[in-house]
Amino acid sequence: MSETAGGKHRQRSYVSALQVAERAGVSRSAVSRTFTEGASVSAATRKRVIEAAEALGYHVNHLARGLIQDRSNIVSLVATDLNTPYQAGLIHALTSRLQRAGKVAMVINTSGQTQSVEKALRQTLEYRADATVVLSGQPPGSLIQTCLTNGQHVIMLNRDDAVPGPDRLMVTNRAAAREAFLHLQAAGCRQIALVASEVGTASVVAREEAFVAAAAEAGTTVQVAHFGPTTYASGRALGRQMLARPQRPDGVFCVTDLLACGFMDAARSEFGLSIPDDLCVIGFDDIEQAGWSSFDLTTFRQPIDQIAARIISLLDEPPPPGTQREPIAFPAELIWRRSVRGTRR
Amino acid sequence: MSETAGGKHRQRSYVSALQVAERAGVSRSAVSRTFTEGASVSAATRKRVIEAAEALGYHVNHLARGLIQDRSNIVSLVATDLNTPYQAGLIHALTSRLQRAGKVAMVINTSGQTQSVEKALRQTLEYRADATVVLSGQPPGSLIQTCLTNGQHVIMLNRDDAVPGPDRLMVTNRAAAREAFLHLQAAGCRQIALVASEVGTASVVAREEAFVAAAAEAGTTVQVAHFGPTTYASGRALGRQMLARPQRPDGVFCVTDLLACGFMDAARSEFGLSIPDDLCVIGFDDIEQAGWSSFDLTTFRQPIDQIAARIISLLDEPPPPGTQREPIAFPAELIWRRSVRGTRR
DNA sequence: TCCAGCATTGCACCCGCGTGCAAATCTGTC
DNA sequence: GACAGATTTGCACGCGGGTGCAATGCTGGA
Repeated sequence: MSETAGGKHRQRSYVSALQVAERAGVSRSAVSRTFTEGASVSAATRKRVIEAAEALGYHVNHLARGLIQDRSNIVSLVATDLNTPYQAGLIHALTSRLQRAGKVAMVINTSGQTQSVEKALRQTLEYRADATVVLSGQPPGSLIQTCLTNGQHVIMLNRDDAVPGPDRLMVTNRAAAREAFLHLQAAGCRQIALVASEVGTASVVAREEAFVAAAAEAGTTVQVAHFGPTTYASGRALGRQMLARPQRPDGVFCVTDLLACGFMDAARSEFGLSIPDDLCVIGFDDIEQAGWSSFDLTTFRQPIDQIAARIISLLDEPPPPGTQREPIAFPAELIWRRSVRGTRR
Repeated sequence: MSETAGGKHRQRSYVSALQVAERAGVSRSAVSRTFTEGASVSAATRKRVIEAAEALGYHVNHLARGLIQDRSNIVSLVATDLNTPYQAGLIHALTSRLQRAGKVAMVINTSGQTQSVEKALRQTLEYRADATVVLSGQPPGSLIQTCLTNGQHVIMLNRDDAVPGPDRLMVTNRAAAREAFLHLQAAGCRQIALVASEVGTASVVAREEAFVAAAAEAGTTVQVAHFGPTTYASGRALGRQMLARPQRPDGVFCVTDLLACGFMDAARSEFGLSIPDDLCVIGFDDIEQAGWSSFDLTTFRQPIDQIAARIISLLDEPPPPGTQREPIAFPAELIWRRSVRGTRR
């Protein structure tokens, strides 16, 4: 049992299938088959193998397994600003569902400088991830293309890059934005405004466009303001700036809850306004804080759990080689709270 | 160049080093050496290899590389409640630093049922992660032990399990908790209380113990309340319950900012109390929301960036085989805002 | 008892790549 | 031009494990 292979002290820490085979008195193939689903092993040898494996603390080496089979069971999650409530919620939902499905999540944070992003994205390829899920950020289209040509399953959430190939999921941004306008109007707001960041994410742009279009259809115009990244601080800065205008907004649609929270805080702490009496606010995402009583924000919910579930199920439906699948749409439900006057319709 | 291997359509999607070698007119070893740091290749062949590699879209297969070398460059991050601001902040800081260091993060979410957690933890071993970083959650000690005996570098944050071996980092919970008590006392609070969840995390327990001890040393006692998980909702429920007591607390230390936010919201929206006039609140963690003007919460900051940086640097300092290293302590700095009467000392 | 039919098993090869070793090439000096 | 030494290169092996193929063992029916 203890064979000192040579002079070099053999520090190899992990147990290999060969060692298990020797201990169980079977061939290495038998060990391999024991841990391969659907392989042919008798109950007797399987039992002996498993006992030996447990005694030795054996764990199949997925690196080696992934080398042979064409699947590594690694799914890479690409996102920016993981510390944001919305992104964090997505990562949470996805990681927990992924591991329930026996897969493993590799998280790529694209918040850093572009160079590091490319490097990270490349890791996805280097580790032969089965799929890449893009949740946010602006990974260069060329890299996405590389993922595709290497046979990866690419899934994109709420972004409509022109590259054909990826599966796409999106929430009904446009319909929601129209609805937001109508509600603000119905609440009697006279100076309606749109609050957005300077980041041109697909979904944010869609919300803005649809909101402005809805106003135009209603024969009105709305104030539009952009500032900085999509954060609480930006919302706050926008509030400070916009609420000081002569034509002070009394109804705003913030393209993100985080912006809305900042805007509300500016309204209350810097202008002493009361919500919804002096100012109605509608957000988007329904992050946890929107439900906190300090905000009680009426907002559109992104059905994170459903989205995550669908992404997981997509992983089992490899995309047909040549064709492009239609985007999958999820309705963004309006969660009616107290930041808008009046009651639900 | 185009040799159809046989009848089977060769759908293999990734480019291998062999293909690059053929195209560059060199041996496969040359390709390997080109992408291996410190290997001996002439500038000329390196150039030809790199050109061929780019033309073909070659990416080194890290699964295969990890098979040979004893490092996979994978670091697994184990955490619960990733959607929590504090955890999300940690994951954010760690993933971005990891990829800057050329490593890759595998995220294991231990929020699900124990069974799935064990499965996930096992993945860490199956993918031969170089290190496992435990940020939260209660992974079974036996699995941690398995990680250790297989030569993994285990790093634990803010938890003092009895298992020897892992590197440990922690913030100065006890000193902070004492400080919290003294500040509440200095602010003139007469009915001081401790608000905690029912989850017995090491750091939460330490904060509670030290707070109670500080009160005892001062010849007083404090009310102590526990409820549910460590969430906003629990804080809110505790607020609703405790503030209705005949001896209503006028100064509370919440072991977590999330609890504090919930408690504050209960105080204001359900009891009409004003903070800090009627009630002083101190939290812990300094999550982003603590700085929002709706809360303006005086709290202890966990130096997330420093912690993350230290964890990354630890990865390059493999632990000495037999010995146990001393825990690394980080001071939790008090961030003075407006939820406590008076000014900084 | 004999033999067809099926479940198991072991052998050998391969996945993609790093690396020791020896052969081949290059460099510089006399 | 010759030759010792330094690079560079290719060959071959092995990392750990899946799997086709043929050999083996087992079952059951005639």
